[in-house]
Amino acid sequence: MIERLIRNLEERSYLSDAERAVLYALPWVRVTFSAEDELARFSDRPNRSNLLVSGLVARVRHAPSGGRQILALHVPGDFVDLQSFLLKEMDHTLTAMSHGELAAIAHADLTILFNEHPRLSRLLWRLSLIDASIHREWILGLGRLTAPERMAHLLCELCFRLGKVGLAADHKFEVPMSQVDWSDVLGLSNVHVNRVLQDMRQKQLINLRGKHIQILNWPELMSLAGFDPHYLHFDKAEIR
Amino acid sequence: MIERLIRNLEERSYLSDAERAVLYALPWVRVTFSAEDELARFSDRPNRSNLLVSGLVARVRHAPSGGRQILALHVPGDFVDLQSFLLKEMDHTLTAMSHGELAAIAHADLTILFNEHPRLSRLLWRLSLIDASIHREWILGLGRLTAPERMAHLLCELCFRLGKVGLAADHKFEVPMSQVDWSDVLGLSNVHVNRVLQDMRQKQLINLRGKHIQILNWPELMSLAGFDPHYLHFDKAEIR
DNA sequence: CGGTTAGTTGACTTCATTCAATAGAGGTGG
DNA sequence: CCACCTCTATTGAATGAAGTCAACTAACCG
Repeated sequence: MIERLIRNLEERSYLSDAERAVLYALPWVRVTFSAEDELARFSDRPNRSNLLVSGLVARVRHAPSGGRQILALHVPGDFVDLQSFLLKEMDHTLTAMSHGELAAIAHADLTILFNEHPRLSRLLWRLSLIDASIHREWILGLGRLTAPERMAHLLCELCFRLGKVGLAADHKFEVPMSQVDWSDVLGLSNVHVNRVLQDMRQKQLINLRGKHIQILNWPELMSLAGFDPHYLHFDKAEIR
Repeated sequence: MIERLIRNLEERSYLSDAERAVLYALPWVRVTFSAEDELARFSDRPNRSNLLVSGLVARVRHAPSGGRQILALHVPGDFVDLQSFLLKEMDHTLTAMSHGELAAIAHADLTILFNEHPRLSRLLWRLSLIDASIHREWILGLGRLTAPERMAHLLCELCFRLGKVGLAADHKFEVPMSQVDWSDVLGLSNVHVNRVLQDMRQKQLINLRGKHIQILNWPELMSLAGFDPHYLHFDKAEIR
């Protein structure tokens, strides 16, 4: 189950045999969850962090007026709430969008790990910085892209991220989200998402029915989104 | 000049005398900058990171259609581009909104520091996680708040953050931004920002002329924004 | 096969943008 | 000190993107 994390780290940097062994040897605890489970709630103080092994997980907040906003989406291989190790108190809620599995590790064990293997701490720190980079990309999208551009951008991002963990092939993948969920990611109304999707279908850009997504015209979708995968930092970095 | 960082860290956790001494002893290099200087550009690969000592710095991106979006604002005490230590390649541009000073530290020195003082690496990691938490709050705002709510929220945030580093008193502070800049933070047009500001002035919520900002009705502004400072993580955390 | 959830459609509204013109504020050189 | 320039702020009118409301249809599920 830890292979997912190993792969994620090795997509973006290098691991020594020793480091790989150390990660395997950690006392991970396997946890399964169902769709709509809240894995951690606003103001909780978790004592362990979770690696997502399978399934889709979202970070969620609600505006005072009631609107729901998805702040981030996590795919398998992501260290979903590594942040609770250092931030202590949850500033949002972690909600499962599907059933799936986590590998949990106690914060106390992480402290030991990081003291003994500072380079590993840097590799995981780096993952959390990539999360922040994705946040910034979403800020740009919400602030300055139109609805169709935003939708296209999100689809490109998911195709890249899922592809990197072996969950997308031929621009085809599964995302267990309803149109209401999409609207909560994109900061739009569900009605408008419906219209945008219909337009994209009609233009033969995508084929989206239910959870199944097929991108039909990848170059056109990328160009509509103005997508540049740079911010996902899939380049292999020399981390010392 | 490093006092600002020390204070920032001690607002949010604890430092031992030894740790404080180690931070002071680092080979910081003082750098001054002017308004509109680009401190680091998209795709640069800086070899040092910068602590902001004075002035205001923004992270900026442009949409393909040309729109400018400010992704983050940094106040004195913030470790502005600690992220370049681990992400290597810039995924946005760092622009100075005013003249000011940086204290720069080479990435090589940070590696040594973090190997020798794992706890300090965690405290700085934590600062970068707080940056990410602010990103998430902005995502919520851009996605689900109206223009007046967003403006109110940003003013509350700046008042809190500047207050914590001694740059705001009596809900009065300075932010060297034009209305165009405000619009680029809030994902709005400059014209609309102007109208929102006039409305807030007329309602006696704020007094904003040029760089000088005075919040006249703090409770009302907080309530308009639905502001909860939780996400700024000013609580003192036990970090081991 | 009824009941529930998710997706679709149309009419209307609204918040915010765009465009364009005007007014003001600050800085600079003659 | 004033004329001039530029940048910033302000205003109005017209437009447009997206939201809201409400009804309806399709898909799913026990």
